[in-house]
Amino acid sequence: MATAPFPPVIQQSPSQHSSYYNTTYPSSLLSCLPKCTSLKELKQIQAFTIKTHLQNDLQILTKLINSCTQNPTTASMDYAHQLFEAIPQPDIVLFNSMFRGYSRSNAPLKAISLFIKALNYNLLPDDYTFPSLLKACVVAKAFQQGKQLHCLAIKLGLNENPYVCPTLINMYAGSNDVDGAQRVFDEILEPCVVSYNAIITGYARSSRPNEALSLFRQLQARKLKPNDVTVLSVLSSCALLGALDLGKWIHEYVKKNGLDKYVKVNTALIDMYAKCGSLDGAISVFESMSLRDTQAWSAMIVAYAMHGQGQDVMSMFEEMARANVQPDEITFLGLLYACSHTGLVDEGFRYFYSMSEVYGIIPGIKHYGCMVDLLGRAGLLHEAYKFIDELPIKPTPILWRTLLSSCSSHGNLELAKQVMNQILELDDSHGGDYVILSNLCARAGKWEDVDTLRKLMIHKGAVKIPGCSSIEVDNVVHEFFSGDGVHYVSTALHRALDELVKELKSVGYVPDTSLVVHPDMEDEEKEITLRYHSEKLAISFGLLNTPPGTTIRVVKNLRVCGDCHSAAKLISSLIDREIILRDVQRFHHFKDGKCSCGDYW
DNA sequence: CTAGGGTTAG
Repeated sequence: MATAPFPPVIQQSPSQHSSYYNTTYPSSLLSCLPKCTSLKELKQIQAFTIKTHLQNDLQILTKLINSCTQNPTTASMDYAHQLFEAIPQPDIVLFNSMFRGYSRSNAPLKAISLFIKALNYNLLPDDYTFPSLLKACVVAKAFQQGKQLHCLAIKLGLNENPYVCPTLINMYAGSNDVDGAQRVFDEILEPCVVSYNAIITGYARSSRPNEALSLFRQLQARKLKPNDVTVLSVLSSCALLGALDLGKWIHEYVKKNGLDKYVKVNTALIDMYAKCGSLDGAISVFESMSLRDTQAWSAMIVAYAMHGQGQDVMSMFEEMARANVQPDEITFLGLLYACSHTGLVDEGFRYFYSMSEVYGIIPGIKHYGCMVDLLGRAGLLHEAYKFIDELPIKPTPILWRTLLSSCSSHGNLELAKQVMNQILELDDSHGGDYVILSNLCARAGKWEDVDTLRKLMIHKGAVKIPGCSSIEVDNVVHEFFSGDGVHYVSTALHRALDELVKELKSVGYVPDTSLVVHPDMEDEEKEITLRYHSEKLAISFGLLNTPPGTTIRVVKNLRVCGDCHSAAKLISSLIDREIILRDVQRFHHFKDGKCSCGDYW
């Protein structure tokens, strides 16, 4: 009887097994506790301990608290706190359990303040203490405390502990200090997969995919086995870089090692294929999945949206509803994004309103951003201005920036100036804004304004992000910057590019020098500036280094420039190569002299 | 009582 498992409380009503409580020994109570999940059950058990005078049994109380902190809610943590407070001299194990609960229930500050109490009790933190607390520091953005914990871990000789070390790395990475994370990582003699995962994830999330991938190669060289988490971060790095070949290799690895049973891995694969320009790859992963959660559907919806397939986005959304999967805020971002990129204003507003009214999802700043883009793209510039002006939350400079680029594409200089004033009040350090407005002024021939803006930009110390395009050849990602002369093949590459431009001109290409805003530059100089744009460098690098007939895939960090866009169209027909260019906001598939965006972007 | 995670407007 004493060893009999406690009955499964969940299925029975309390009255049925209250007699059982009375005949049970504490040991079976102990073994049943971890299986009890609901607060109601736990309270029943506590009531039982009072009846049997076991309410002060430390072992039982510890188990009770552990049950509360396993999958904690605010209520179960309050209850755990009550139990905890009644214990006269809690040990570090009990504190650890509380830390776990608080950090898992999104109450990081409570974890941190409880830790101070533990220190006041003269308790020494152990290897179980640090992971929960470091996580709490990340959530609470308490980086000072995080660093103090790091020092403490060093003092206690726990900084290289296999459980502590990854969380230390993660704490720095989560504080936007990947270099700090790298320093922790460098100090480990024999990093395990988990430590590699932490640092790779840190780089991937800080948009430093190259470093992430080189650590991934290091991991492989050390004969460590990548797991599902490794694969997630590596795939997101591939997606950032547009490294399709590596992504495909990872996909093979995933299949070979049975990692495709993880829904998250498949979702990351969908995203990777979509962002590397292979919508077909994304679709085939999606269709291979036996189980699809909200995130998987969202990733597929966003994939269609990115590739400008608005109709597929809508039908996917309907199919998702038929499959009884609830949409989330990201699903709606995909929907709104698709509407704005396909010019479906009414449809967009319908989804926007249904979000909160039907699905109870409160629109966030990114949803508002889509709506501004939706109106702006459609040329409803004043409506967009009014929309931002009447928002229930304070607009970010990004929202105004969205409208600024709509003003630019619709050539509305007057409104652009007003929008620029709004931006400058919030953030005057963004070089791109000055460039957009100054280009608009230049097109209107207002050279004094161009000059004033340039001076203002220099005065504010605003810098424009340099254009950068990358292309993957033989598993190596090559990056090119506008006017790049430092790449190791630059001379051969420049000669090839000069040759290419000559050929293009023979079939009617006229460099659009009006895009180079510089009153003092000669036309010839402008043409050279235009010729060495990063996207042209990357495309001609691809032409030189990949077999004839294969698709060229280029990724650019900014919007594609108009001249490069028309050049790419001509190249696709002249050399009979498909070019897929991913710019900062969408895909351009160049084929037979045409682009999938229909020249509207 | 231990860690690491994918999808997010412009």
